[in-house]
Amino acid sequence: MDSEKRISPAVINRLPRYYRYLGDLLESDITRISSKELSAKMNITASQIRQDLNNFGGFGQQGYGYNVEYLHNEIKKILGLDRLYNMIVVGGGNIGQALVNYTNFEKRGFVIKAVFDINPRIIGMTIRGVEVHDVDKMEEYIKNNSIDVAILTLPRSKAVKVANDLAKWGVKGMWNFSHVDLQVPEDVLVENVHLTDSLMTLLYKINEMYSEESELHHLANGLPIKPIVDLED
Amino acid sequence: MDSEKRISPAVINRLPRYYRYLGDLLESDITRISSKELSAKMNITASQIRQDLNNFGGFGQQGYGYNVEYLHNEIKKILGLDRLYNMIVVGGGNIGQALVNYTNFEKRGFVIKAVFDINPRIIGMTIRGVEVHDVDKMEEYIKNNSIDVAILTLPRSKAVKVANDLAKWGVKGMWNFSHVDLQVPEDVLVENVHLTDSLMTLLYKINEMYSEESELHHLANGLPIKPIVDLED
DNA sequence: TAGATTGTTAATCGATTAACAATC
DNA sequence: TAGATTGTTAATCGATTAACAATC
Repeated sequence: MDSEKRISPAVINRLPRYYRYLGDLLESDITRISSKELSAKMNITASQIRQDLNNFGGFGQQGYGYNVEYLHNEIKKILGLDRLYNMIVVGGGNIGQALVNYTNFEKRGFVIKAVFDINPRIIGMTIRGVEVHDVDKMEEYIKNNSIDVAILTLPRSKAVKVANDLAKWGVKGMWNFSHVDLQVPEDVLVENVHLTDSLMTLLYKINEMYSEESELHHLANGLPIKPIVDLED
Repeated sequence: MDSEKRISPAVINRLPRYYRYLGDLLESDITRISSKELSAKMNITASQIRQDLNNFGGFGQQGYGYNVEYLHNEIKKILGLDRLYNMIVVGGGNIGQALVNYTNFEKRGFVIKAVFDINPRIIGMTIRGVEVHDVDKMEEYIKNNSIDVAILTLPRSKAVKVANDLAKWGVKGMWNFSHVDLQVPEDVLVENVHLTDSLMTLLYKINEMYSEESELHHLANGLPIKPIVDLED
């Protein structure tokens, strides 16, 4: 898995989507599928599907297509979903709590072992059986519990320092919901979920589609009121 | 904004990040910046910055660089952040509630006006002043309140039908947290936040970096226990 | 003016699509 | 065998980087 040719980020980002569609097919008791059929379902070209999959091996068979169960399982292994992952949530606010309460993660093997926060009012509490600890206990906890992933859901002012500490203590990956870019050693992986950025790109596209110049579309119902600018999120 | 040459998705996705960095510079009372300086901060090439910005106009000045406040404001206008947006949350579960409680959206002008759910136990309740309504009331509400964006945070089995209805009723954009691809008319914009997919790509990268073959890295502490496969999220 | 830095064209790189021989 | 469909090479398309004349 290591010495082979590097897989492009575009391909990696599509893998979970393939996995999802194959899981759905499996649910519908469909046993085989061709790249052409799958391409129609997924709205991508058959060529791209074959190219993507062939990065990892020849999973299909000429004249037949792909065996759904087999391919589903292969992608599962490729994504590393055939093992458990220990995770912690750093920052017990809205999003942190929502993620702890999201039971589907556990079913997939993504196990949240603990939450860390600085707020004495929530330290000691339990969220769906997961205890909230003082951040002061984080170094010791990580070293004793082989934590793979830290989920960062804290204010951006604190995220950078915390991420540095976590990297030092051996966390391999950060799932970063804090609205800031982290600076970590290259052997620590970061995946950003910048919700505000995501929403902004949606708004851009809405404005582009429904812009004033275009008489073809419904009238934009924009209000010219200037919102208060936010400085810390 | 409409008849001009189409902006590439890659550029659009970078706009919020430019906006964020310029906001930070403004905070630090930095009045001007060159593409070279900004490139060092953002870890992208100066060439890319100049190319990106020039899609929208010549905001800089030779020999000087860019005026931070001016450029910040121009990007704000490009992204359409100089107006308010009315949004509703469809699905009052963990994530839906967390988003309602996230006060920074409102400060930016992203206003959540109402939550809709089918659960009688939460209908009538109020989350940070935002009322939870019965989904039966959604059509009427949307038609009377010029809703721009629907935030979908419901189980995937229900999301597709709801998205269809919302499109019919005139919602312009969907911010989709449901783990399914929506099929909507082309004048309705969809931005997906597939949290499970995002986490999976992180895990892929962790496995690639810390794979068994590699003796250079820490030992992977994987457990060979097979998690229960989840069918509905 | 001289130095700095943009805006923009050209070159390179990477990702997607097309085509087709191999083969089940 | 004949038809279908893969795996893979080649062609195209798009995005990034480099280079530099224009100009503040």
